[in-house]
Amino acid sequence: MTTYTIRELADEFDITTRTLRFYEEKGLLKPSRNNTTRAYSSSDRTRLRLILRGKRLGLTLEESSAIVLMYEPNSRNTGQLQTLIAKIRDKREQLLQQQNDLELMLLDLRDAEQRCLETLGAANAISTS
Amino acid sequence: MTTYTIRELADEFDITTRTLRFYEEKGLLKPSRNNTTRAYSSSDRTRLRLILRGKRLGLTLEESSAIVLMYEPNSRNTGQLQTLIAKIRDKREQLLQQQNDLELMLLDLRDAEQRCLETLGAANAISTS
DNA sequence: ATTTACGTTTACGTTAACGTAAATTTAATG
DNA sequence: CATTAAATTTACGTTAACGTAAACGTAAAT
Repeated sequence: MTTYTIRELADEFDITTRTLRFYEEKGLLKPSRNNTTRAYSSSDRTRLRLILRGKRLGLTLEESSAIVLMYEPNSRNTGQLQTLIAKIRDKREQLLQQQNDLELMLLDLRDAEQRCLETLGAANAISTS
Repeated sequence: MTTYTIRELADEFDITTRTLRFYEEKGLLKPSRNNTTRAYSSSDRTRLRLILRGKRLGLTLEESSAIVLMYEPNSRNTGQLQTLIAKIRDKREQLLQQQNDLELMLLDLRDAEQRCLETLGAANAISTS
């Protein structure tokens, strides 16, 4: 079982060790210990990747945490699974909305760039006339 | 020129009046005044829409503000336009990265739901056997 | 042996994005 | 015109997500 030190993970994902300890404090990571020193498993590493991806999408840590738990439907009863499925679909709705927003913003930026280029072109036409 | 009261906008976009005043304080909106009462133009309304869209994508107000300014390349000199274009392309890169993250997360959620459904199916098979 | 480097805990500080409450003014309505 | 209802300013409060600093243990290198 390969494990990672706090520094290795911090360097790999370009975050601080404080952040890793903070995530642990919040229950998002549960590294084991060699004496007092933290040893992160590759499963911890995966969770961290998911959390950071969530962050890039603007999710709060709580939301990311919830999503990470969705990925692990380990031994739940039927009722819990039903509500879990509902949560998953709910979150997917939000993401689809976000996907839509994203495409709109990309289109807007495309337009904005286009207008800039045209303005530049006009300026050029004048200065070289 | 149709204008909007602070309450109309608050209700339409499901935010508080405090939020609208806050955005103004931050320079994101510049409603005119009837005496002391704010009157939002339709251009203010558009900016608000863009800001809230940015929020849904996880942008900070500063980032949204910057983007809104990108949409209005009014009377800049050539140098400013160049850097503006650079900013636009930069932001688009980030959004494309985000789009990628989003698709990955959607795929993961699809898998998660699938596993839930399978677990449910197995439970059903047992209980009805 | 001691400096250097990295780890730990504890705890207070910081920033963004508003919430909330108080005191006042303005606008609308019976 | 009086009274509600909504608007305004001022100012302190709140939460998330860490930053930063102090005070300490441990282990490797000089």
